[in-house]
Amino acid sequence: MFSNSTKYAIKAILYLAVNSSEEKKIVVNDMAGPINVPKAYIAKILQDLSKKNLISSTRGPKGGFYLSKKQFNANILDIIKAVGDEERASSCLLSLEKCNFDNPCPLHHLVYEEKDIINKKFEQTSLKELKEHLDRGESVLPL
Amino acid sequence: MFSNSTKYAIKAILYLAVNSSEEKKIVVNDMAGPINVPKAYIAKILQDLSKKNLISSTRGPKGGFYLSKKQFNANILDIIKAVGDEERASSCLLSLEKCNFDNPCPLHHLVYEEKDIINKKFEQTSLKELKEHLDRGESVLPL
DNA sequence: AATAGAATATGACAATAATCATATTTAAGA
DNA sequence: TCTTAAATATGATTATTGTCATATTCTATT
Repeated sequence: MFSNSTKYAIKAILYLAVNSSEEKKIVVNDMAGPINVPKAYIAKILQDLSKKNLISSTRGPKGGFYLSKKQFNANILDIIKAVGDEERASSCLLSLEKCNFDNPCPLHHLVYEEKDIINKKFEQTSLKELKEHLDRGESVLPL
Repeated sequence: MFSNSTKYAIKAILYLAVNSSEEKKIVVNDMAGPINVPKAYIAKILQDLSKKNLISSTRGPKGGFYLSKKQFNANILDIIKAVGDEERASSCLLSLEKCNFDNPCPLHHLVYEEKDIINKKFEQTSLKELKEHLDRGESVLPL
């Protein structure tokens, strides 16, 4: 469903949500293993996410990546958008420009409700909530 | 959601479902335009679908592609499988091997119901039905 | 200040997916 | 049986995505 980059970005941010804070920064080397993503690749993705303000970072000794309070309020769709994978989740299954409710392609009615629900959930679910689910044992690591 | 190849395969088969029969075969050149897929590419995909028996073909003058009666009973999932894009629709959003109901990844509960419904619909919806929807004006071309 | 540990910027390389091109085989019809 | 119209087989090329490597910049600590 998503590109690897998107999956990796979500994993990385989830990892930070669970393990980091302004006082406990996480260094690339300590995250690549746990989330099962090649180190050099996740490094690049983290830099991108940082530039787009979905995560925070500081350089130098004691530096690393973390989420600020504000950044815990981001939702899944924000991440998807940041890495440019939005269309994949939202577009018509056949990528037809003109497909919509009044002009439905042959697959439209099969999926539009469910697709809609999923996308709303992406938009409505914050990192904070996902972390709470994890804390309550409603979902589970590792990634 | 799907790869281009998958989308093209679905489009091509839908086109045949609507326009072809054993008596009215369709030639690559007459299909590429209407479904908006590069000619050489759709030719390759059609060959693949033919080899996998999702569509029929005969060579030579008066030849072309068409669907047999039997082939109208194929469903969307059959097509997705034939082009090897099955995992994309069915796997965990984060592609975690071990994600399941008892061991849900952080995104699992957000989507599993809807994903399930969509996949069941893929499996339960035959080309015949899609054609009927089109005939009744419940969905619409072009592709 | 000097050192060292971290992200950042940049770009090279590899793998996969998408696209294009063409020679070969088959079958219909003259 | 010759010609022609079609699919088939094969492989080359291009574009995109994924991966790796490294020199540079920043900052905390000594």
